[in-house]
Amino acid sequence: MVRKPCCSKEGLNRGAWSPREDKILTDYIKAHGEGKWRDLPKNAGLKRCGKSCRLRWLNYLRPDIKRGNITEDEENLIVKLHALLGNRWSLIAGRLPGRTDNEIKNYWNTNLSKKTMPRLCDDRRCSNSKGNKEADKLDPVNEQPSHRVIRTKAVRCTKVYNLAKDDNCSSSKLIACNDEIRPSCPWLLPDDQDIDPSGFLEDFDMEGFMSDFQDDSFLQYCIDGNSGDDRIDGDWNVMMAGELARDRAAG
DNA sequence: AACGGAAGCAACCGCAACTAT
DNA sequence: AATAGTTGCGGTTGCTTCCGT
Repeated sequence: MVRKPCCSKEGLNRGAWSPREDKILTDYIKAHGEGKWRDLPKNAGLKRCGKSCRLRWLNYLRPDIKRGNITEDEENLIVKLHALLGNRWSLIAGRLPGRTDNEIKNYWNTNLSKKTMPRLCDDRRCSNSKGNKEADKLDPVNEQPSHRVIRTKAVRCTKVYNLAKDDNCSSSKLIACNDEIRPSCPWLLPDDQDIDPSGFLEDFDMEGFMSDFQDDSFLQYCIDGNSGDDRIDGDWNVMMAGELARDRAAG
């Protein structure tokens, strides 16, 4: 199948957005809502690719975007989530209200990747961002095989249904992925049941989970998988069970 | 003050997943 | 089921600003 380019590049503006373009885009989305990105530039009178409009809106113009420096708490959460999820920026951003995946990705690449792995950085003489492209390609977490990074697969979950708690599940939610309703605690289902734990992270209390760790104990926990705290270990097992079930469902 | 290198960040690109027909 | 169109994600690029000399 030959893919059509998302738009003709001819006659379109590129590079930085002007305040006028921002206003046109913002006004249009306020009036018509998000979506239909391909048609948006034509309808709004913008000389931009639809993809570019989407990116500009999501990363910069959206009213719920939090501007300003990343706080220490946010930074700590990013570090922990990255240790857990790897470069799943959209998932990480989903746990940081008002922050975008692009912002977190940039922040990681410019600040945290060097902070968290200074030795690797020094070893490769990564004196600048342009000169260490090869070093950047190496995920410092993955380079250490002892770190248990969960490779999740992002799945769009469209609806969340609320139900009363039952005895077998500590959560009160059922998650519907692709219009199929399933409990948010699929790891409790029998082995012979066909399980698709899509949407697992949707319901997982990440901040609560993370707050159980003190200082750098999370990294140690990633290494040996044992915190000595039954409550934390239980949460970890829940995470892993979701991943295992996901793998099993994927065949 | 001028210059060059480093750093930060917005924007672009390609691909894969998802959805519609 | 196959194909075409749309959306979302992660990697990368390149422009702008900062900072040291």
